Amino acid sequence: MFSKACEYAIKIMIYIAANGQEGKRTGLKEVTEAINSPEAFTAKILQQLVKGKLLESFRGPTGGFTLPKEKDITLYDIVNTIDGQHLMQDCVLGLPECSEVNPCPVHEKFVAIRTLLNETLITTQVGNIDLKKGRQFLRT
Amino acid sequence: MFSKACEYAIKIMIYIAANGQEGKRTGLKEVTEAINSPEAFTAKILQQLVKGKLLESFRGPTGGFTLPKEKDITLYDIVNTIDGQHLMQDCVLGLPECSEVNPCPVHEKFVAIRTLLNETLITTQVGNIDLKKGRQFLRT
DNA sequence: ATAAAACAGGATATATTTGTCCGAAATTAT
DNA sequence: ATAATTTCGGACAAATATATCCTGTTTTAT
Repeated sequence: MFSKACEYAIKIMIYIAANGQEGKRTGLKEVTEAINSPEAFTAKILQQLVKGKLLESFRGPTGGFTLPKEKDITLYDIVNTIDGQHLMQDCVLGLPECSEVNPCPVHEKFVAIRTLLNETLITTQVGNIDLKKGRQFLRT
Repeated sequence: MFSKACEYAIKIMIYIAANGQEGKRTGLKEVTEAINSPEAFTAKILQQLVKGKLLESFRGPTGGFTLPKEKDITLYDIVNTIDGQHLMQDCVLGLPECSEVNPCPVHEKFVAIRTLLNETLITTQVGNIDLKKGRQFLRT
């Protein structure tokens, strides 16, 4: 459904959001450990998230990443930043001319799924995801 | 959402189903033209569909592909044959241990989407997709 | 029989995604 | 100032997905 990079990105954002409730910075090493991801690749994704304004970064000792203050970041923002809007917008058969007024043969079948998917992504804020509840986890 | 190969596969199946209503065979060249796909790559996908029993093939002049008689093939069958069950079953964050009783932090958010997606794939039969209706198309 | 038409399948090539390496730049603590 | 720590960013490497090439096998029509 999502690319591997996007899966990592979602985990990264959830962890940093949960970890940095009081403005605490989270470093690359710590995230990598928390979500069990390849370090160098994770660094690249963090860069993309910073460039996309979904994270703020600080260099040097005591550096790390935090969520921007006063900004509600959703799963939609993350997917959009890493994978683009293909999943949300493109025809499931890859037909560029497919649209509501000019539908491909399966267009109608996927309208409801698309709607629900977009709703879910837009209404799910990373800041509201509680890692402490139940036995939830971000690594195997 | 689906791989490129799977997008082709769905188009292939829809076209052959619509084209071969009275047991008419459809050749590689014809499908390729109908869905605007690379011929050699399309041939590979056709082989996978035959191996997966979603198509029957006949060699030699007058050869080609047909749907198996008396068999209702769904989008689920096609996606399962080409892309496997990852989209239908795997955790959206790629966590192998995620399940209903041991959910990842976003598990609940995607339950409804998964359910609707599976329902849609299972209930959509390629034989019931009418290409003649409206202005539906399989190529740009 | 022979030629032509069509699918089968292995080997290869290209593109994209995923992942690694390493030095540079910035920041903090001493 | 210097050293240590951490992010930044370019180049490179590996894995996978996409696409191509070429030869073989089967079948039909003549």
